[in-house]
Formats: sequence, C-alpha cells, structure tokens
Amino acid sequence: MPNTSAAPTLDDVAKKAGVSTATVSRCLNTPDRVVEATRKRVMIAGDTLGYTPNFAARVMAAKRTFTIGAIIPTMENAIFARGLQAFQEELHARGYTLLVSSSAYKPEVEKEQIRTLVARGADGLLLIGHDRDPEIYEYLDRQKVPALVAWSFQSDALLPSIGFSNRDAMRALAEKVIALGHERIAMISGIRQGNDRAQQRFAGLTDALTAHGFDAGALDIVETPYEIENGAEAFKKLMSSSSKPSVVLCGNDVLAVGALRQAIDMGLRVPQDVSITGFDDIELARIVSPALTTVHVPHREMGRKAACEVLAMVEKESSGQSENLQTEIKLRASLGPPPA
Amino acid sequence: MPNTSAAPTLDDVAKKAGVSTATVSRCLNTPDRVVEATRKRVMIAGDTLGYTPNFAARVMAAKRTFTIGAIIPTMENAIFARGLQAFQEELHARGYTLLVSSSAYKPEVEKEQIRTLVARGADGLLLIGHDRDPEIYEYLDRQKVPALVAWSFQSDALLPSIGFSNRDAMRALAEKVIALGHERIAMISGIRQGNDRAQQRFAGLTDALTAHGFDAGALDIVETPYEIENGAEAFKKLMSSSSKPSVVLCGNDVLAVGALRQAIDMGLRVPQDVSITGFDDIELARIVSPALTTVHVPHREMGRKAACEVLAMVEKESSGQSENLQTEIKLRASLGPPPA
DNA sequence: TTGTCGAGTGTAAGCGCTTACATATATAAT
DNA sequence: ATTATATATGTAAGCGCTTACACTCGACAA
Repeated sequence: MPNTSAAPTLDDVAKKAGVSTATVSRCLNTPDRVVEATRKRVMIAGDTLGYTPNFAARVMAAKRTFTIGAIIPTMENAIFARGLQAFQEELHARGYTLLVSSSAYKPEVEKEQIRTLVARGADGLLLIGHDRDPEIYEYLDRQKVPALVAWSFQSDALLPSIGFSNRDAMRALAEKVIALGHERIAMISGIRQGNDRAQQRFAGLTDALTAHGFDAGALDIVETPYEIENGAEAFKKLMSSSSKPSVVLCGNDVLAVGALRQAIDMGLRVPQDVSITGFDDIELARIVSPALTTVHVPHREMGRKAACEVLAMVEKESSGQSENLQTEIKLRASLGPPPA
Repeated sequence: MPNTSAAPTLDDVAKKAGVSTATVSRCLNTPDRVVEATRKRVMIAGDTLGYTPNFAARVMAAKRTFTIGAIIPTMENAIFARGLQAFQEELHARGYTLLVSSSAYKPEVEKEQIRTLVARGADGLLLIGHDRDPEIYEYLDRQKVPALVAWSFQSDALLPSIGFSNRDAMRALAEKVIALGHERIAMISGIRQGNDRAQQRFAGLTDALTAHGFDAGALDIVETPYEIENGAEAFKKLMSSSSKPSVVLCGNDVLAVGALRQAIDMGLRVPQDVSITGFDDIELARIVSPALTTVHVPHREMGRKAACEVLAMVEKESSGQSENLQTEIKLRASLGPPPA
C-alpha cells in the first residue's frame, strides 16, 4: 500500500517513477549521473507528490549537513548583524545553510548551544572571540567539528581567527584622544569576564595611557553590560566622580550612544563639554547627533572571509588560516579637544 | 573493536556501561524507567566518553525535533529582534530550540527557507505576515507542519496569527496627525508587494485621510526598502516635490530615522518645519533627537504569546487561536503642529 | 507451592536516506 | 562477431537512534 497520509518519501517517488531509490537519490544529488529521460520522470514524480527530502535521514546517511552554525553574543543590537549577514550570504552562495543562536553573552549558554549545534550536525562553527572554557575546545576537537573565531584576531589562540586586533584598534583611538590634549580620560567597558574583545579594548587603552606617561591604574572605568541604558547609567556615574572626565571612551557604540544620550539629557554639550567615542561603527554611530567618533570594523569583509575560511576547513582544504583585518578610526563630531 | 576515532555513539556508551542500547536511550529520555544504580553507571560511561546524542538519528527514530523554525524578513535592524528574543526565551523555557533564518524581505527566499526548515524537521513554524504564495500554505498543510503568523493580525487568514492590526494602528496615528491640523501629508512606505504590514499601514493612512475628506488618491507616497539611507533619500524626494509636506508618516522607525537624519542635514527643524513619525517603537526611536512619535508594538508580549500558541499547535492542544494585541501611540518630540 | 504481576532490561525492527558494489545495457574496438 | 569499456540503474547494507515487544526475576496473593 502506498504511503498516503504522511509526507512522501524517496521510496514513494521511486515507486511512482518506476525506478529504484538509488536512482531517485542520484537525481537529487548527482543529476548528471542519471540519463535525461529518467531524471525527468523522477522529477515529475517528485513534484506531483510534493516530495521534500527528509533532512535527518539524509544527514544520517551522508554524514554531511551543509550547515554551518554560528553563535553570537546578541541579536538585540546591530553589532554582529552586518557581519553575520555577509557570512550568511557567502555560505548561501556556496550551498550551505546558516544556523544562528545567540548566547546573550553568557558562557554557559554558549557552551550548551555549541553542543546543540554539533549534535545537529553542523559541519563547522563560527564563534565570537577566543575566551572560553578550554573544555569546549577539547569537545570540538573530539567531535572533529572545525571552528573559526571572528571579531577578534589572535595568532596564538587554539582556534584560527578572522578578525582584527581589538587592542591595537583601541590603542590607536586612544592615541588620537590623547593627541587632542585630553588628560582626564574615562572608560565605559563591557563585562570583560569571558569576553576577550572587551579585555583587549581595555588593554589597548591602558597601553596608550602608559605610553604617554599616564597612570593607567588610576583610570576611571565602569564595567557594564552592552545595553544603551547601561551606557547612560555608567556615564552618569562617571560624571559624578570627583575627577570629571573630559572624554569617555566606550567599549562599543551601543554603550557610547547611551552615554551620549545621557550627556545630552544632563545638558552637557558634546564635544564642547565632554567627548565620547564608540567602537564598531554600526549604523547607529552615524545616526545620532553628534555622530560618534568610533573604530570602523570591516564587518562585511570579516563575515565573508570567515565564511570562506570555515568552508575551506570543512572541506579540508585548510586547517585554518588566521587573518588580521585592518580597522580604521572614524573621526566624527562626538570627539573634540578638551574644554579649556 | 570499540569505536575510537569518531565521536562516541550510544552503542559505545552501552558497551562501556555493560547494558543494552535501549537502556542507555531510556536513561536519556525517560530516566525514571531505569533503576538508580544502572542509570548512574550509564551516565558515568556517557560522561567519560564525552557522548552527545546524534540529533539526526534521534529525529529519524522519534519523529520529533523539539525545534521551532522562524523566518523573519531581516536581522539587520531591531524590528524583529525583541519579539524574537521573547519568542526564543519562551521556547527555551519549554524545552524547544529556535532556528532562525532571514529572508531579506524576498518571497522566494522565504519559500526556500520554509522548505529548508520543514526538511530539517521543524515541529512548527513562525512566519511574519500573511501575504505569500498560496502554494506555501498547501505545502505546509501537506507536510502537516503547524505554522503561526506574527506581526500581523488577520482573523480570516489561512494561518492563525498573533499580532496587531497594522491598519488600525496606522489609522489611529494618522488621526492624531490630522487632529494637529496637518493638511500636507506624505508617506514613506516599505515595499508593499508581498508585505501585508506595509499594505495595511498604507491602508490605515488612506482610511484616515478619506474619513477626513482628503483625497487619498493624491497622497504623496514613496515606496522603498526598509533601510535608513532609503528613508533619507525618500525624504529628500518628498521635500523636493511641489507640495512640500508638513508631515511625513513613515512605514517603520528605520525609515523614519533616515528621514529625520535627512531633515536635519537639510537644515530643517523637526517638528517646527516638518514632522516625522515612525512605526514599531524600536529602541532607536527613543535614541534619536528629536525622539520619534511612533506606534508602540508589544513586541515581547507578541513573541511570548506566539511561542505559547505555536507549542500548543505542535502539541495538538490547539488548532491555532488568533489574537489581536493592542498597540499604543507614543507621542514624542518629532511630531508637532504644522508650521504656521 | 504455584501463579500472577510489575518493574527493569534486552532484542530487534525500523526511521528515510546514501553509496559501495553488482548488474545490465549500449557503444566502440578488434 | 566478440570482447572490452563506459554508462545507467538496481541491490542492499548501513547511519545512530527509539520503542514495541519479549523476557527475567522477585514480590506477593491464593
């Protein structure tokens, strides 16, 4: 009795077309190995039946999913959106599908999601940043799932990375700030624990401070999650300290926008009374007024290159080439010389 | 010979623990059907081996994936982010995983992704809006995959929906605008083709215009993709028309922010010279200055309720209840009376 | 004592596909 | 005509898991 109520299977198509299951399978996977007439018959049978291959079955048999998993810290803002979009576009062009999850910046959530994606047969993984439980690296190794890190370049890390030096970028920005004459410098950082980008950005700032004879240890810094409101709150806190900063460097644009908003709400003029800088150069940075001075990250290039490299690893053409992309400082209105 | 190089399977665990595969499976799925001592032994064996169940195999055997798929038009801005986050949180709390793809507002991409998600065994689907090729509904029906629509409420649609009336909401906003005395009204709409939200928002505006004796046919409207730059460009175009509008209603906040930016760049004061409104009330709407008057959509509530309803459908407790959520007009600084 | 029952575990049959290998048929070379 | 070779298709063995069903064994009632 033919399979009627449930979704049609390859077997149904084979019967309908009067061929074996192998032939149907070949029509789908290696069409040039089937003669035109047969293929046509099979395709028609498939179409009339409304056949869609069962993915799980295919995966089991072929041990390949043509799926790449990506775990990003957040989808709530645009920080990773553009890069991920480029990543996905490149994957799609090469016949792969992207599965995305967000970890909400929580290491244990990330860990769980890595396992989930691997269990789902992801052929490769894209992770953000290098700082995580070493157990995870062992696990990936054991499962033989290639993984690549983005948004952070580190040549000596366990995983290859396509990214940029958060440290150098922040240092370069800090140099500009110092060159303008600022001496009362403060920072609003994201939570550094488990986040190497935040750590490196902080380190970049202290590098510059130290290089110019400042006491980096005395740096006024507030550490807070990457949300606009937190940026605002942190800014308020910094401005109420005894040594009001003349410039606040923020760990990313989201925090900077929060700080900016708060500055305006407090009646401060930016940059006449206080300067504010961001990091990442997301769209938001150009939208706010004054526009944010920030570090431009080549998101799309990073996403695209990461996709190429992950696929090269998956297809065993590469064991993982790292690449350090160039960032660029975007000087915009939110940064000016310190008040006289 | 034991399975050494590859990832450990349930069989390996069974051997190591000295039990049958059935028992290992039961330990994982119905632990209370296995006696304490055995279970412990199995768990230890699994842990030492670093065992992770193979998802595809599990799906094949159990015909359930505990996965819900969602296809949203874009991840590039925050329009769907908050609602999706709530959706995902609720799913996670109920033991389901969310798979997200974005269609870039392209119907054919959405179609392909629906097939992909179904093939991957999604137990249920979340879609945005009602306007799509009927073939898709037939397909979902045939595959017996329950689907729910969000971001748009329509009681007579093929699929149940948890959303709000885009038409009523836009109409209400337009009423406010008209009540302020505006007579030269223009709109920047998203692409309406294949997007019922855009269609309905447009219809809401014409409803209000008609109700107040305006000639809705003469409405100055620019249709453009939902990107900030497009909003800016559209605004420029509108302002160069013979009848400069005194207010521009935008199809969403992203377009409105672009328009606002452009207005400022053109030296126009908002709202003294021109008023601008948005739709959706994403974070951005409160960040820009002046803050955007917009329609507040209960994103989180919608996401959470959609999750509950999809799961009810998946678990056959419901055949799909629709719900019309209330929106609210947020009057902020970007809307004022027309210039004298 | 014997029989009944239920709890705990094992056996083995698939789930829907891919693919190595076997087979059949057509074509070319001798 | 015969054999070699290439091309097209079929056969059947899994992939790693779940689960219906069978089995064993001790507790308990008759």
